[in-house]
Amino acid sequence: MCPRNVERDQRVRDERIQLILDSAITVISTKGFGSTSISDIAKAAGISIGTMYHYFRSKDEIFAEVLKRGQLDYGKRVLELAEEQGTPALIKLQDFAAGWLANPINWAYTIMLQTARTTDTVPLEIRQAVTDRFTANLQPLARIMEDGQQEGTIVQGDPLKLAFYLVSMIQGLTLQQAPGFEIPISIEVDRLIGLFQA
Amino acid sequence: MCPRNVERDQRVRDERIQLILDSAITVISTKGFGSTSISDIAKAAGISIGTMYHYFRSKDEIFAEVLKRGQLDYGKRVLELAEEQGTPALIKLQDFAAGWLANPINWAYTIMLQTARTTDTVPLEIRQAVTDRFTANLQPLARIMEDGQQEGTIVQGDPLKLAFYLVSMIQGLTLQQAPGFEIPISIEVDRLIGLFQA
Amino acid sequence: MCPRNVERDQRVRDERIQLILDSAITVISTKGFGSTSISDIAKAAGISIGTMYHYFRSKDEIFAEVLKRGQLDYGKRVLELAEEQGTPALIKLQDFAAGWLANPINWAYTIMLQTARTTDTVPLEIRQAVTDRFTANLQPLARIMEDGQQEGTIVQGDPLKLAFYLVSMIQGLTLQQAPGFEIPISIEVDRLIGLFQA
Amino acid sequence: MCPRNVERDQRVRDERIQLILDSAITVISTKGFGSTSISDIAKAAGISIGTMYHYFRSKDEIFAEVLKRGQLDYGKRVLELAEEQGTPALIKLQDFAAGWLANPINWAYTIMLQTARTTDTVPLEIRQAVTDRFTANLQPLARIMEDGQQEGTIVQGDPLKLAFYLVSMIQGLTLQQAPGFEIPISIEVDRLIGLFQA
DNA sequence: TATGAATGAGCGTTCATTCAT
DNA sequence: TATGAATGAACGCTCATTCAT
Repeated sequence: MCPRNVERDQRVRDERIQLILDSAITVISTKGFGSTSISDIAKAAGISIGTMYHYFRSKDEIFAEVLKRGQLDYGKRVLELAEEQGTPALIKLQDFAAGWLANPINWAYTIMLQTARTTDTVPLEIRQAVTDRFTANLQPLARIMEDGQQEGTIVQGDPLKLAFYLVSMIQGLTLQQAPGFEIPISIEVDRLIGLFQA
Repeated sequence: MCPRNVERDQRVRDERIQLILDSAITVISTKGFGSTSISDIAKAAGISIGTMYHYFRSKDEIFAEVLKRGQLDYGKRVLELAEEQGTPALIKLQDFAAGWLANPINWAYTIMLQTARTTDTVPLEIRQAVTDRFTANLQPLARIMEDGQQEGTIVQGDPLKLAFYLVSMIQGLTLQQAPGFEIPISIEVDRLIGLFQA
Repeated sequence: MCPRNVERDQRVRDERIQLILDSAITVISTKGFGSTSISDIAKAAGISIGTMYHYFRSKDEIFAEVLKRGQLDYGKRVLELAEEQGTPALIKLQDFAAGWLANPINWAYTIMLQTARTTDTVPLEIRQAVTDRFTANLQPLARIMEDGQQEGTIVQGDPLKLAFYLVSMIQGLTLQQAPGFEIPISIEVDRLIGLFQA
Repeated sequence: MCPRNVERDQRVRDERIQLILDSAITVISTKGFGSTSISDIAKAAGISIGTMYHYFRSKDEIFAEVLKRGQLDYGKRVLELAEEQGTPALIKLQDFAAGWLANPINWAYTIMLQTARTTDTVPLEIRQAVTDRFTANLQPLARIMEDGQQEGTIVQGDPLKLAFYLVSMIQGLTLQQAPGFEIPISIEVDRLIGLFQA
């Protein structure tokens, strides 16, 4: 009657999904998004192709899920940063930029973010969701900008646009940093954030 | 049967190559980089697949060549801008940014630039060449930054890094603008360049 | 933990098997034979795939069993018809034809009957059994034909062959009627049976 | 300028297509429709899978084309038969039935005809075309029936329906004859056609 | 030089079947 | 007995590349 432990099954299932997504982002950030096949991910996760399809309906769904988790995690982190009390806005921005640029996996997310909408085969609703999350994630940064403007430490102007410019710059720099490129120019985070200083 | 004229042959050859490269960038910026096949380009150019392989050894070579021409053209334009006499540095930067963002083909170049090194199959020497050209193309912008600093209109700091930051931001924004994304935030070029104002 | 009752167990087992077979023919007649998977049937029966394999060794065995039951049921019905007293042979034939053509599930059985031998993977013994049952099921119809000949209402000739021709025609018409085909010619059962009238 | 012989190319192309279609029907009639894969057909035709897709867009297109040719050839033959002068209708019907049943490939066509509409993946327009050709091909037979009725040799009734019944019966018998089934009942064509005799 | 037919490795995906729990 | 996660062979299909003409 009770041959399975439902709770444990669900836990195993969640772990498997996490394992697949982790393997996926690892492979993508190593091999590049376009060259990553389902079988690459399966191999990295140490499971069979069939099992991949047990947990995900399609390649696109895997990629969409990887991207979604990345965006949600990022959103949570940047929200916490914005709500932090007592830290000056400029310091928050520096922490943000330094944190992002320090994580070598972020260039993969950036590529995926851009690819998600470039590829025709990605369903429109997914593109929309990706874009919405991106836009939503700008809000906490805009709030930091606004706080800084009230402190008098951040330049004037629409805070949302400032956040948009900052994120774009950091994404651009992330891509420049991608493995293999080796642009021989180091990034000085404080100098970079200094551009937004009043 | 066919009277040969070496000079004319060479001209025809150059025209063919130019035609192929033009068709390539057109198709890429329409269909997206990853979805563009050799036969797509051949069809757009109105020639056969076999002929493509008379002029280029491989798909990667075509893409590398497209990218190379794009970088060289870009380099020429930005060099002319730097050497222009009598124009204030800030105006030059605004012209540069506005010109780049206005041309919808540039997001394709940006994607290709990043993809060139992401893809394992791209030979190391090509990656190196792409990176070198990218770095070289930063020099004229750095010169404009330096001029502006002497004018007192541009913020202090390593001019090359300032150029690097600016280009990264503009590349980031280019990707945000790519068709389909529709980030509902408009870009104000003067405000953006204002970040670099002293 | 579980008090066992051999008799009850057997009954549960039989019910399960019946449930699976019923679900199978339902799904097959809806989705088509070729597109019906084991998991489709399991879902329709509300049981797991694993349970399916407790009761049947393979997909082919399920299909063979579905077909077998269909043939046995059909055989019983046609035998009862033949043994019916007091009904004229022509009326019996009309009832037979009308009854068959009225049941939309029969085209699925017809397809399965033909597929059973077409598919290489079906074991020879099963093909033989299917054929044997088909031939056996012709006998009652042949008897009706013979009765009719004695009544003087059915055309002369080998009764078995007449039965064979009739069944073939009705199977052919069944397939024409299959959903989606829409052959715009209605079937008049009495006219059809009239062909066998003396 | 003229490196190819366009005319000859077209001829080669037509031959290849014919070769593929011939191989397809051969394989289908041997292995069965459902079990025939693209690679089976390619192997039988002695060409590669890629070449198959050079001539046909998809598996469905190949099957649709095989079926179409079969139907068109059949239509031509039955039309010639109907227009034949001086042959009694009954003889024509006997020739028709005997000719159809003698050709072992016809059971494959019959299966394909039925499968074409059973399978959901077959586009609606193809199903319609198949049905239309089937219905059109009934007309010549209906004409023969009508001629026979005027001769006084064929039973009364709607000639189109008589043709429909005859074709259905013959298709049914064709399936019974399919290799492997071995129904131990021989078919007597004259007896069978006799059912339609006045 | 120009062509496009031919190739085949590799892709994403399905599904009958097995088996530890 | 009951489960469903795991497997992997096989499918339809794509496309960069080759080569005889």
